[in-house]
Amino acid sequence: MSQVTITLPDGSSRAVSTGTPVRDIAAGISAGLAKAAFAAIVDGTLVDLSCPLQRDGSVRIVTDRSPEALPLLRHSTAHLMAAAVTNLYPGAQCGIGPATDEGFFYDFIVDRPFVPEDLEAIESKMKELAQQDLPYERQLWPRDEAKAFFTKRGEPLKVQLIEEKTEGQKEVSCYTIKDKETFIDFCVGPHVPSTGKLKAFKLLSASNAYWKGDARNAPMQRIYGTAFLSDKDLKAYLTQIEEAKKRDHRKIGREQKLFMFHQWAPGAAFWLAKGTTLWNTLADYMRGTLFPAGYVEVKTPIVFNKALWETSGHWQHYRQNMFLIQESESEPLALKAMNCPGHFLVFASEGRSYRDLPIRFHEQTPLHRKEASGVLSGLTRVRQLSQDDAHCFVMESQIAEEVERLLRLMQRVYSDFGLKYSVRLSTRPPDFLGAIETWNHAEASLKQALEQANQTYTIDEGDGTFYGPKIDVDVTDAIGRKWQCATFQLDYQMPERFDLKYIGADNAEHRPVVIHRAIFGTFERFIGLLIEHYAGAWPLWLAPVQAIVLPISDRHQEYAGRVRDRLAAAGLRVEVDVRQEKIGYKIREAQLQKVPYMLVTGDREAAEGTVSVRGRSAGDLGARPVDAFIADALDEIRRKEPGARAPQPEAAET
RNA sequence: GCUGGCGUAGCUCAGUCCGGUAGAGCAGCUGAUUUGUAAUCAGCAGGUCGGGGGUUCGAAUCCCUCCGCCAGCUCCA
Repeated sequence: MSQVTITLPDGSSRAVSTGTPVRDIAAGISAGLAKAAFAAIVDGTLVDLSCPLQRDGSVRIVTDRSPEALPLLRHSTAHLMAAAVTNLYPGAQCGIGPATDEGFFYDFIVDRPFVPEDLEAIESKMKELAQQDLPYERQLWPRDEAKAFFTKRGEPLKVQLIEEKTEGQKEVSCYTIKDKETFIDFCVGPHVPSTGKLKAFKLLSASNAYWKGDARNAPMQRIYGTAFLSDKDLKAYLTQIEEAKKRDHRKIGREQKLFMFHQWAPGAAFWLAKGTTLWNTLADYMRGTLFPAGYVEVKTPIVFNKALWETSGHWQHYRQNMFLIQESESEPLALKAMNCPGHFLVFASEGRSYRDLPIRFHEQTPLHRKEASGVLSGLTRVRQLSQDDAHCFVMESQIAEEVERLLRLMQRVYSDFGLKYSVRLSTRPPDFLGAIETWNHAEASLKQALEQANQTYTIDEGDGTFYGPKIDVDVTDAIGRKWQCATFQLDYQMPERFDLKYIGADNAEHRPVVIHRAIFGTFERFIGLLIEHYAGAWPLWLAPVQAIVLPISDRHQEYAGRVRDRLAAAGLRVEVDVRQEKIGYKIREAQLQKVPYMLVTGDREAAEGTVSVRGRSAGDLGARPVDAFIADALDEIRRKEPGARAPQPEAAET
């Protein structure tokens, strides 16, 4: 009998007979490993434990501690769910059922949508199947036989998948879970050895989806669920979902009276007084950051003639996303969906010298995008939005340095908010415009800039825009969710379209390169992100109300008013709670509003010229002279605490 | 835009299945209380039941339609 030699991660090797399943390797190492084994990686490929070893190579056993385990487990859980569904709803057709970042889903064609009771029933069935510890058995079927089988079983979608995914193959792999009914699914695998490995899962929601995500195809019902390696992890995830609900910016926005929506202006926020204060704080912060970095602020029109959009190409490519104004006597007009064309006109409005470059136009005016009604969502997806937009006009030789400056700017901004982030470089797509050398140079410049700025990044091959490569930044908030915020895009096309030029040192005309860039992204989305990041407990420098004066009784109103005036004169955002309520009541309200400082003023304070300071999270801090409090507060604002520190979710504050 | 769910007082929600002219808590207002670190007591007021149309003697409730919100799909220069 022939033998193969396999190498283990510790460098040791052993010889086994050809065709030995990897399971036996695990068993040969230790009984514990065999028990903990989920799958194996043979020569870099993830395979089932049942996979027979055919040639010499490396073997690593995947256990619950391996990074590969979780997606594998979730994929297997999706199969388990499909088994439960076909068992409970005969005639249900299966689509696809992959693992996702947060769990898994599986799509089905069924007679009616799933309701919550269905999910409970399916979950119970899954638990039952898991308890029986049924093996996931891999079978290789002749391709034609598999097609015939699924055709006969009334699963045309599976037949279609086999045809598309296994063209030219003689055999296809299928997995079975054998209960009273046998569930068979076409799938490359691999899977956990048996359903007993699936111990911590939960179905979360059902919704509509389309076969292959295309609305022209058959409508399907998708069930989402999640699975983890332990109950503890599952519970932690469910707790996090609860926490996310508590932090929902729509809820906190209403509670703190930051913004509102009205059905007569869908997708456009009304900024209430406190929200406007917050907005202005952010807008001024950004101005204060950009001005020293060499930016100038401009304001360009909101409505433009169609001609502008034809020049920019938006009329051809983006018109369906723009609000058009059609008046009988004029050419069509359109509300701007981006600032760039306006900035190009400003750039072109005077002769530009190489000595002037880089030129950086910053603009915060509102933009309008006609988003489909179904995608609107709170502040995160709106029709009226404002960006911390800017366009940098540079010489090609300046790209790397300019992008490096941008990266450093971004690093500073996010650290001021205590936000972590990750950076992606998106490179040339298949349908690019322009010369390939230009692209190569641009991509090299971006990489150079990333390295110079000490910025780690990943590469999204082929995900750039058709007019240039870009850098996208995903911000991670205090509870680990990602939000796409900053974006830096190189653009060689628009300068052509708008015939932008500058006079170089050689006294000849040259084409500048444009960098489209934003750091917040949009104010709307960024504020939504910040609300959820801080859970409404604003650091002092951002808080719409930084301090509230709480007089103990009516006779302290006058003193409270004087305290308020002094704080306001120092530039602090301060209010007084003048209601005839007990101090405990006023404190409770202020706590719920998450006002950073509560200043209790009674007889003692009025007599001594002090305030008794209560911190939102620190509690009673004792009496302090008014001036001392002001000085401390201004210092805290200047240092942007606590946002400048590692974000500490104040979840304990309810 | 598509699929499903939802829309009742400022907010959170009950009432809708089985049609009989709207209910709670909080917020608000008034009065009493003058309060020392997370809810003082009492009273009052507040609603075109998302809009329009229909069925019916009678519609928050049943039907049609439009709008909005939520989840998901698709989209996101």
